[in-house]
Amino acid sequence: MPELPEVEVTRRSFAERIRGARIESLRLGKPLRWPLGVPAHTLSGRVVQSVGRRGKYLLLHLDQGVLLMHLGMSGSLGFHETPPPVPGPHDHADLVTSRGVLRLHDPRRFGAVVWADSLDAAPARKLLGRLGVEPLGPDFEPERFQTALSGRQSAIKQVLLAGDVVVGVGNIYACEALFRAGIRPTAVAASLSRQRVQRLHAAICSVLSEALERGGSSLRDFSDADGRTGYFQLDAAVYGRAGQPCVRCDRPVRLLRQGQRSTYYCATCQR
DNA sequence: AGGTTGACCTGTCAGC
DNA sequence: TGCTGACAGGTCAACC
Repeated sequence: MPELPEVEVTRRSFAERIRGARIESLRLGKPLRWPLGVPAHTLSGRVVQSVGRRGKYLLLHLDQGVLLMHLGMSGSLGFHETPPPVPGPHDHADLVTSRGVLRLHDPRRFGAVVWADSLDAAPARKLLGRLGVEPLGPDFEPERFQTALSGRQSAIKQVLLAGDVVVGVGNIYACEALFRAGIRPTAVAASLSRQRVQRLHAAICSVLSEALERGGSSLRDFSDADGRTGYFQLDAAVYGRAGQPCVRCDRPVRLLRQGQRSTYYCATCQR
C-alpha cells in the first residue's frame, strides 16, 4: 500500500514526537527483506535527531548513523507512547526509545530496517543511489522530466514505476496520473510530446499532493503511526475500477498487465 | 546500458 | 466447509 503520500503521512505522524528520543533497544522478529547490517545493540544509546524521507524510504537520522526504514507492500508503523501491546505475529521490529516504541507491522515482510553509518555509506548508497527526483520537490520540473523520459523505450507506466526517473509513484498513483494526463499507459516514454510530458508532470504533482493532503489513500490496511486509518479513501478514477464506467466518458475502465502489475485505464480518454 | 522477468512472503478472496 | 489459484500498495538480482 504505501506509496509516497502514505510514507510521508506516516513520517509526519511521528517525526516530532520521536525527535530527541534516546534509543534503548531494537527488537527484531522474523527476517525482513534485508538484514539490519549491524548487531541490534549497536543502536542502543543513539539519539534520534530527525526523521526524513527519500522516495519511499524513511530516514531516522541519529546522532551517529542513519536508520533506513521501508514499508514494502504491506508495512505500517505505529508509534506507542505508552507500552504497546504484546507484539503480534506480524510485528517484526520494535524500536524502543525514551519517548515511545516505534513498531513495524508488516505481514508480507517486504519491508526493511537497515543501518548505515551515513547516507554516503555503502548500505545507504545501495538503496538510495539510483533513485530519481522527488516529485514534490523543486527538482521535479517538466524540462528535466522530458529529458529523462527521452532516453526510455519502455512503456511510460513501467518507467514511472521503476523509480529511477521520479520516485514515489507506485501502481495506484501511476494509473491515476496517467488517467489525469490522458496518456495511454503503454505509450513508449520517449515518444511522448513535450506537451504530453508537461501534462503528465502536472498530473503526478496534483495526484500526489492531493493524496498527501487527504492523509494518503487507505485501500485495505494503511494506517499512520497513530493507528489512524481509513479517514480518507482516495477517489480513484481508474485504479481498481475495471469494468466500471469511466468517470469522464462512462465507457468501462479496462484492465491490462504490464510487468506483472495490473494497469487500469480508459481506452477512450487515454491515447 | 536499457529492458524484462522472476523472486521474495503472507493474507484474502473468488471459484469450484 | 475446504481446497486451489490469482492477486495485492515494492524492489532488486539476474538475465537478454
